[in-house]
Amino acid sequence: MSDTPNNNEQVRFADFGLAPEILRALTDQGYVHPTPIQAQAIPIVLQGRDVMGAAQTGTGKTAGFSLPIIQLLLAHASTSMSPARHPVRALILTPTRELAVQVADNVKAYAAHTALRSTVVFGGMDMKPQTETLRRGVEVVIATPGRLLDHVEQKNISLAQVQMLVMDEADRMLDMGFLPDLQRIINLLPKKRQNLMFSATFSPEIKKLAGSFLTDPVTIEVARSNATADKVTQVVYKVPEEQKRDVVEFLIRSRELKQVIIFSNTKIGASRLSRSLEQAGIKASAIHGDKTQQERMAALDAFKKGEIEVLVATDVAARGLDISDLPCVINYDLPYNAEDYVHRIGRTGRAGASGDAISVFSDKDERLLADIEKLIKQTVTRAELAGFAPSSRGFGRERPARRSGESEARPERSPRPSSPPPRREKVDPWFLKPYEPSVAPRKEAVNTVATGGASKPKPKVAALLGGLPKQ
DNA sequence: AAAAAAC
Repeated sequence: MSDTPNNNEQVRFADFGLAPEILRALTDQGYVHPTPIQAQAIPIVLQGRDVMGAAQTGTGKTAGFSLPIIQLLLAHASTSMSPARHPVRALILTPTRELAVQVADNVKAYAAHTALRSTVVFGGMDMKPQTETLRRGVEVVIATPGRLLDHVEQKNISLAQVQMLVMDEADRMLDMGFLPDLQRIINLLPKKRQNLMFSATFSPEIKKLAGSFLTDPVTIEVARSNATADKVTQVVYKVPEEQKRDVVEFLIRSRELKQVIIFSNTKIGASRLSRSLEQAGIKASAIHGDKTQQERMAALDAFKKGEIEVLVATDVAARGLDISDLPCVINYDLPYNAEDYVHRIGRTGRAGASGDAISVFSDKDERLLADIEKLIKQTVTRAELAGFAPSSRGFGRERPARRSGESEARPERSPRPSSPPPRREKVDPWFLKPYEPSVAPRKEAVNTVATGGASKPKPKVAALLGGLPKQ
């Protein structure tokens, strides 16, 4: 959501016929012009149509559905007399807890000058405060699926009056195995309702889900290209695996990064890197699924406030999180899933600002980089970092035959690296030496074996989708 | 192979 110049420069929020209270909230936030997805989505949602939206976060998606929902709720007062004067009329589902909180914050801000009530419910936190708020009555609920069902079972909430359903990051919810929960939730809703589904990708599974849950949807698509190519400068450093930690520390110091998210593929890796950076005097916190919800929220909060410089995260933070003015994202590991690379680097370069996406990787991850480059249809600049040895096996073509004693080069890693910290003297921090990699030798036999085993479609999801009713 | 989400 932003005022960045776009093709709808002449369109203003005031043109949509939104209630004055809503426009006032937008004015409070300094928003005048809708983003492309908002310009498309708002009129369609106001018409009461179902929507299938293909949009990354950072495109203003949340306002795109929140604003017209609030408008519709205001325009059509509830006809219900009970049980509460404020029955739940709009339900917004998100895959992660942090995303739920963020969407809820937005909804609250847009509805600030209205009488509408909203709340957020998600797991990992005490049920009681959520229960009390629900029992007092709210028109809009933002939730993660599991906790919502928990509240339903405990009769803290009725979904019988829901008129509008939003499934945010629907592809992610499928990935996470939420389909059965989604099915259960939808069975609790009135048949007649408006459905909005947003997804970053248009996979066959998502299309199937849309075909099952949506009625004659209008498709809205915002090109993904501007999410990566234009504003985010991407670079990769190939370094020995055991040097990755030092390289990351060096990058933070030399570039004087004050706000950076570092992605790790594992929870343990995230915690270790965070601890190591802290020991090196860099203010860092980790956020991942093994942390308590309080710790997760505290870390995110401290990062947003600038109290910590580095947030080391698993992919729990890869999607949806909107941290304004984030100048840089570092991949401590290349993601196993190329799609996740796009989501991760999408955390920077938001709202028209430029951003840097730096990845470190080692020899064994060449394949992952190749997958990423294939997906984003561009070659990522490869660079060497002064002061750090390139890969132990060398860059490019001069790849020696596999050494038999390789494992001895990888002793059990001590808590602190035994090697002295990298040289930092007189190194131009911006020193980049791009190189053209020679054509990577493709080991066909190995690859065939690898893909043959790994490319099995997700049978569970497919099976479940197959069982969905046609609406 | 890993991550996320209800208790």
